Amino acid sequence: MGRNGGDEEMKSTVRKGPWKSEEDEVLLNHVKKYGPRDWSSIRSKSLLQRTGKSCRLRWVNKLRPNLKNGCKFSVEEERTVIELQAQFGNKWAKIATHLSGRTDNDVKNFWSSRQKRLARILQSNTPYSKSQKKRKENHSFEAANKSCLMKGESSSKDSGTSSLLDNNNEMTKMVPLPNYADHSCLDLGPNVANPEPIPLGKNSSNELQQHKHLQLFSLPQSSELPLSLVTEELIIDELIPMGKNLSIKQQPHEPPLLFSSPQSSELPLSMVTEELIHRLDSSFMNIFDGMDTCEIMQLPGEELPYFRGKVQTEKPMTPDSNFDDFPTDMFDQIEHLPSPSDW
DNA sequence: AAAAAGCACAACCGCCCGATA
DNA sequence: GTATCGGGCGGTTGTGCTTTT
Repeated sequence: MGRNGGDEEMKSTVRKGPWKSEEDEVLLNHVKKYGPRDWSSIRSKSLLQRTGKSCRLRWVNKLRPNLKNGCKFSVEEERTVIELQAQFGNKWAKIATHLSGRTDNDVKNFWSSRQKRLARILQSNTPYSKSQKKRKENHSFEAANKSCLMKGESSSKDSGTSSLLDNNNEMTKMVPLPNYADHSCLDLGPNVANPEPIPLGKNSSNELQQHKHLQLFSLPQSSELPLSLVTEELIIDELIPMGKNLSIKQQPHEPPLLFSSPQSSELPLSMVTEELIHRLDSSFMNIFDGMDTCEIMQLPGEELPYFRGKVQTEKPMTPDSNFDDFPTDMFDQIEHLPSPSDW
């Protein structure tokens, strides 16, 4: 059967490893003459010491016309891959047909290297390397401010108008969307030409601090909860720096969360954010476990939209009670900020 | 400056599947 | 029905470059 693939070609010496330009030339000549077929005949005619399969791969991945060799994936291509992967799964060839000049191997390598990177970050105690930290300085600063609020340390600038509980004794979870206008947070690399202009939100502001509420997040084990890349990026960018250690449970009732339409005129969401919202998969939505409703809202003085969910609380909440179940060392990875008295 | 780590990429392998002779 | 082939896929390895330590 074809299962033994190129094994039948192991009878005599077979050359492996990197292709020489002479070999490429021979292969190209063969394709010019006979078209991209009859790969095994290349070897049977003693033109090359390569297996038919190897010839086909070389042609498909490197020699085919109009390939984008040595060119990093653009923002658009990344989006397409993420979107199509969510749609089709690991059908790399199918996905590659939607990306002109890209091969299934390109897509697969792109995907797997991103997965590895994400896995490394997720498994690491220190979420970012120094360079990554540098790239995310603004995020870290914002996260540190959040952590301050998480600990119940009210800022001196905090007028007290923001509370963990609203009038109905409901806890508010607010999940800030990453500032995708900062392309570095998507790690798109230096080769991104013509990034889309996206309205920028302020990374941090006094007003923002006033309205940052307690955040409770969980970081699922990637093995037990497959997340889309977009979701993982979201978690990595926004959740890890805050320090957390919860578990995620499936919402028992259907459909757990409803996002308000971002078309609403009072919500000037960026294009990327809108796309993001559409792509958020159910596993990410589970982060909002326990929320009865969820909506996208905009904070005063903040252009970035927030997810906002209402949580029914069974017992009276105090700021500290939100942390009772957290391990004591969960904030270790967060840089300490000067206490308000030092300001 | 050198070693280590991170990363992207090319190429291969084994297995599977469908088409075809 | 069977063998062969082309194609697809997941996994892996090797290599070279870049960045970090």
